[in-house]
Formats: sequence, C-alpha cells, structure tokens
Amino acid sequence: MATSDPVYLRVVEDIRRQIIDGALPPGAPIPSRAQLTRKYQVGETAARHALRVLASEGLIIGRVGSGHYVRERPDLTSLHRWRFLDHPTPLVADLQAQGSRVTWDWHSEPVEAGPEIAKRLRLNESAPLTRTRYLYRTDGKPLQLATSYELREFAPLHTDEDRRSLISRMFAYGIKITEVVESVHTRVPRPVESDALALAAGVHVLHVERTHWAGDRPVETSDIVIPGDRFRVTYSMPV
Amino acid sequence: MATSDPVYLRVVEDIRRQIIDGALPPGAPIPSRAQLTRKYQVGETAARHALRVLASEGLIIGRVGSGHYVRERPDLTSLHRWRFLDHPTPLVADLQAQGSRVTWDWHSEPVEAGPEIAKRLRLNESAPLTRTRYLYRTDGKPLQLATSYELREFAPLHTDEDRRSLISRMFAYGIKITEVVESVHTRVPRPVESDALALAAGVHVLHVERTHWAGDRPVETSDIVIPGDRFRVTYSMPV
DNA sequence: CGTCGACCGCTGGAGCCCCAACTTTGCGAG
DNA sequence: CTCGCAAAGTTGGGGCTCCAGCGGTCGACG
Repeated sequence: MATSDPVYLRVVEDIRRQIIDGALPPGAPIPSRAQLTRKYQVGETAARHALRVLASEGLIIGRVGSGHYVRERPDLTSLHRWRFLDHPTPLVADLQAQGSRVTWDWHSEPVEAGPEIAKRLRLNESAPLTRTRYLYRTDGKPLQLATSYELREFAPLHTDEDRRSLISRMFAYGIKITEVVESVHTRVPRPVESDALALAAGVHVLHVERTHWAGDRPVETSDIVIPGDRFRVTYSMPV
Repeated sequence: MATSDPVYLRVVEDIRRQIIDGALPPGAPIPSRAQLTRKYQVGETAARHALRVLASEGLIIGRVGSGHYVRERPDLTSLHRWRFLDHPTPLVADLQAQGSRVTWDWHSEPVEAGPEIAKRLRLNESAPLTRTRYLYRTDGKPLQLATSYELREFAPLHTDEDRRSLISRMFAYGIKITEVVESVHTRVPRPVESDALALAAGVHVLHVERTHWAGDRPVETSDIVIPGDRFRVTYSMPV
C-alpha cells in the first residue's frame, strides 16, 4: 500500500478533517473549485472530484450558482423510532410526537402482481392486487416514499376515511397478522425516487422491503425508500 | 421536467435495461469506454461516467486492465435472516445452516469510551470498556465487520473459549438483557472498512448500531458494517 | 512444441477547457 | 434611498487528452 495515494484524496481528507474538527462549522462555505486548485496545487479535476466525494458522503452540499457548504444536519437521526404496528405510517408517529407536522398524499390503483411482488406474496404473477403509493413530507420536505401491495379483497376497506393501520384493518377481516419481516439494503435511488424525495446526486437510499404475514401466508408487502443520509431506521424489540 | 436529460443517463439506462432483461447475463463483458463512445455517439467523459454509475449501483464491476463485466451476484440477499439472539455472530448462523463455512477473527483490547460510545452507553467519556473487533468471512470472502463495546466488568468472561452469545454471558452475571435496539443507515465506507471488506469504489455500506439494554441501562453497543450491495439485513419479529 | 516476453487494450487518475444555468453582488439610474 | 439589472462567480454536464498499471494474446525463439 501507500504506493501513490490519489491526489484528490489529500484534498478530501484535509477538508473532512476540518469539518469533523469543527474548524468548518455547519453552513460554512467550502472553497470553490478554482480556489481549491490554487490552495492545494491540484488540477481542476481533482478539486471537483474531491467536492463530489465529500458531497456523496453527506458532509457538504453543493448549491448551483452559489457554492458548496458544510451540511446542516439537524440531528433527526436516531430520533426516529420505527414502530412496526402503525403501518402505513411508520416513523411518522414519532415525528408528530416531536411536534413536526407530517403530511402525505397517496393514491391507490389496481395492478397485477408481476414477477417480483408475486414471489414476495407467494401468488401467481397475474394475481389482482391493489397498489398504494405514499409520499410523506415533514414541514413540506419529502421524507419517505412507500409503495404497498395488498390483496385486492382487502382493498375496498382502504378508503380516504380509513387511515387505520393495516393490522387493525386486517383484524376486522378476521385476519390476524402474526409476523413482520423486513429486509433492508442500500442502493442508488431510481430516477423517480430522487425526483420524489428531492435527493442530491450521489446520495444512496435505504430500501426496506416489509412483508406482513398471517400465519404462514404473506398478506401485504411494501417497499419503503428513505434517503440514507438524512434518516435512519431504528428497530427496537424486546428480547 | 425532461428539460435535457444528461447524456450519460441514456447509456446507463440502456445498459441497465439489458442487464435486467438478461440480454447481458452475469459475467458478460460491457463495451469499453472507446466502444461506448462510438456506439452511443457520446464523449468519453459520458461513457466513463455511465460505467462509473453502473459500477456504483453494483450492476457491473470494473477490472483494471481487463474491462467491465456484469456482476455475478450469488443470490445471497434475503437468505440471511438476522437473528438477534446470537450475538456476536449475527447472520452467521444462517449461512452455516446453508452449508457455507463462516470463519472469523477478532481481538479485544481495553479502551476508554470516548464521546460517541459514552453517549450510547450513557457513561462518561473515560469509562473503561473492552472493545472487540470481529471480521467475518464466508468462504474466505469478507462478509461483515463488527466492533463491540462492553463494560470492562463483563469482559473477563470473554475469552477464546467463550463463544457464547452476549445474552447468555450476561445472564451468567445475573443481568437479563431485555431489549435490543438497532439503528441502520447507509453511508460511504471509511478507508479501513473498504480495505477490510474489499469493497469496490462507490459501494456504500449499511451501518448498524446495535445496543443491548438491561432494563433501562444499556450494557453493550456495537457497530456492524456490511457491504450494502452484496447483503441485506433481515429483521423478523412476531407481532 | 512449449515458454516467455512484447504489445495492445482497458481502467482509473489527472489535467485542462467550454458552456448552460443559477446566485450573489455591486453599481447606477431613478 | 431604493430598485433593477448586469457582471462576476460557482456548480454541474460534457469534451478531449495523457499516462501508469494491469491483463490477455500472440508470435518469436529456444
């Protein structure tokens, strides 16, 4: 190792250091490309790449026409306790409890399961489902995107008025949800997602696949997409 | 919208399409920069950027001196069910059950809590702790990196022989773990991590902070870092 | 006939340049 | 003193080029 570290890393490390040390407080401007090339005696490509890397780490944010700034990060992370029982409003209850106004829109439509969802719900691909998309916002800012797939037979209940949790709605049908399985990984946002969530370039998302089971049958599954740099998902459970 | 999509996106989308459709099966070579510039009539920068984006999505992998190839992804994802009760070998039990050989090395050392860990364990910063780092491998390939912090008083039990779970070790001390809280977000790997886990450039990691509680006191906390593109974390719990 | 080395192609780092779109600033007119 | 507008600065997309390091191939030579 240590043959010849890339030039841009020197810049990245120096600036990162300053941010972590607090020499560059939140909101402070980062030198522009031109200034960095002079200051560190590197090419423009390296300066640019350094800014890009820092931005993708979430440490700084670039504003076109203005400059790069140390990111303000209101410490929302870890405040959001994810409760399993209040679908379809995970993480929302806590924000509300903290005084944030959470709003959302959604719309449902009938769809066929398709290969992926069919596998998750153990149905055949042409099974009739109801798909509902939710976009949640806190104080106007996009928060998370959720897409839920339910068996068509349960969908009629799901009207504007009926904002009860999936679990209580199901219970009204005589179905007792017995288990929730969530699977989370990280990936690059799809174009729709970066649009809807107003994501900066290079920001990854957490993708949670959640499936509700009744006994040994899956009855609902949803995809939840969350900006990975702004929020985290917290699971809490008794042993 | 749709003012003027970046040029490189056209290339990305076309190749992604082909990979998803299976026209480009795992292992298939992706055209080189030079070929892409000709094929799509774009500049080298765009071709390059397209390859970079696809690589960071985990769809292709670049090998210096050889080319880019569609990534082979053994469908490990979602097979790994994360069980809470078998620390310090989360996710390992399932792999073993599937016939994979999982190996690990670790080493413990005494440390002071420091600001971050102190906050998580509700101690003061100079509290004496034992830090243990684990590197897990499946079939030789790095799988996950875990760093665990325990109160020094419990550490003596933690010898080479004693591979029992934290929970049973604690129980032997009369401490009953009552709750596990995990918080997951995604971020860029630190240099140590990409080294240890042999991560390709641009791959993000899942960072799980796990804290074990006994009543209202946290007794152990750990940081678990997992390549976000190869693995996912699955939580399963009864309602 | 087999082995080894030269050569070609590919990636990834780096430099430099151009341009569109957007912000900020500062100056001059009213 | 205020308003408006133009100039200057900055990001982000894109282009072109050079080079080091690595890998695979193929032909020359033993």
